[in-house]
Amino acid sequence: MEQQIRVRFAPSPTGYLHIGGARTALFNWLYAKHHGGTFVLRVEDTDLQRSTKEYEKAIPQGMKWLDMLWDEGIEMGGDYGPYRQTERIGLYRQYAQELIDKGYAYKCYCSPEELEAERNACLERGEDMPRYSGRCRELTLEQQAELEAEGRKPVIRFKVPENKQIVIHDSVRGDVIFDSSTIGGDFIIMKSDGMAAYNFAVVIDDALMKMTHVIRGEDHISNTPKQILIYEALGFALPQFAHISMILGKDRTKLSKRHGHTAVDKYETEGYLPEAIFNFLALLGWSPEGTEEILTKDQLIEQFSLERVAKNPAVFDVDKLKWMNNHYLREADLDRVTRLSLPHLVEAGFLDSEEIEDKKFNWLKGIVDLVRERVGCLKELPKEVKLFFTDEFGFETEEAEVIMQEETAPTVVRLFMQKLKELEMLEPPAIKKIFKAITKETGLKGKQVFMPVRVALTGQMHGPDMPEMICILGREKALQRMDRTLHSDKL
RNA sequence: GGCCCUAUGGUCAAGCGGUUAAGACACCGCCCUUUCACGGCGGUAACGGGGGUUCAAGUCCCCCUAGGGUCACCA
Repeated sequence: MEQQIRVRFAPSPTGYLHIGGARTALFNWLYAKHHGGTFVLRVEDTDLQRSTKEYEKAIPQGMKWLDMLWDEGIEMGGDYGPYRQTERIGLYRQYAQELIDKGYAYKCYCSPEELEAERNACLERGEDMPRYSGRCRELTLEQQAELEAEGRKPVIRFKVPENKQIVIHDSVRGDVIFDSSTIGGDFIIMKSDGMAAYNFAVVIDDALMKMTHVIRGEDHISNTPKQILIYEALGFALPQFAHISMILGKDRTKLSKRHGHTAVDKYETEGYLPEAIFNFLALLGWSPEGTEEILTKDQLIEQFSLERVAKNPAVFDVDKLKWMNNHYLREADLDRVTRLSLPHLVEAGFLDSEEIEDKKFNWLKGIVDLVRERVGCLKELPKEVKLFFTDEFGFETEEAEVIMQEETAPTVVRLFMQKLKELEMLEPPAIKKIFKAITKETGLKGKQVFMPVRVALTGQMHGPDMPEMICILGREKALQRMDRTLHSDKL
């Protein structure tokens, strides 16, 4: 019987769900699902200053949007709770005391100012890495009492052994070796506010929550030796580590706000489908065995493995995301896409409100269906559908103007208008027939027929399928628009 | 700067000693639809440099270079 896999995503609620965080969560999620394991969501809110309830809500929200649900954790409960670090403080204190009792840790009374001065001194001496001197290591009980009488609040530091090799057996990187003397000296495990420090809390939680694998960003790899030291001191079994590389921006630095949108909810508001983000993120740093890149959730679960996770960082390519989103946009249920389009149409001023009656909604559906294959995200919709909402237009480009200046252009447009007027039923096939007839009658080439009509209708040289477009526009409007172009003072 | 990681086209990437070095996005061309788009077909484009090891190196080793990460009472 295979060991029950347990993995977790452990964000700190100091910001919205980030693309990088979402990818880390996704890899954990896929790994758990692939092995029939458990995916835990834990909140690391030990930074009392920066953690907020708002963010703590935003992160699960983002995960739900991506349809990446957790089996255990906040909002969900489970056998290893609580799942919020601020609620686990008793545990941390207990284990910190155990470390002190066993001689692995000690109280340190240095003030932030003193430490700052010490760091600066290190730097001035030309040392490459500032490290804590360990001056409080040998304090006697009396000295500690004295310091405390001064009103000093201690932190608890872990004693880092000298010249000890610490090796991380990493699933994606292989063995990574650190020397204990390069990790910065005795580090803090309990802060003076009584809260556990990150490197301590993760270990206690991961161990107590029985995590079998810790899959997280590469930015945590330099913390890992510290954590391993704690695992060993407490006699906890090590989880299997897997450090996945960073997601980079166009300039090849770690993805951040500077690179545009990094919060997952931004992608939601810009009109990306969660299944597109899901699929795209899965392919960032992992690749399937086959060549197919459009993969369903089930396919991803089935195919995912840590062995195929890439070691090198990946640049986030919005163009490819748009291509993929476009694919899902076309595939998605039309009612859903139309509903998601509403806010963008309101934003553009084409709609007063998202509350619209069925008749208008159905009309909108036709429009959305006509243009959804042309956009990478719904935010791009307004410029594609503008012609259905306003009759104000001019020649979009000089090229378009030139089309109308063509000798045969006005003739073609007039001919088209006339035939459109005579039409009994306004429907796409009938309009198609008109184009055919004009081509035949005039002997002109397709382009010389279609283009003038398109430009006369929209001022543009590109746009959605014309027969469909004209039907949605309606006969009167179409005629009016063409007539206006014909009388443009630019001609 | 110290420590750690990484290095195949512009981007994502396959490759795990012997290949004409996949595929995708983007770009370009052709075809299709008598327009635009979709779609189909094709094209441009890569193993950072230098040493080894080997009959054979994109694949293994070393050095250099470049990029990234990290050095807090933040996580």
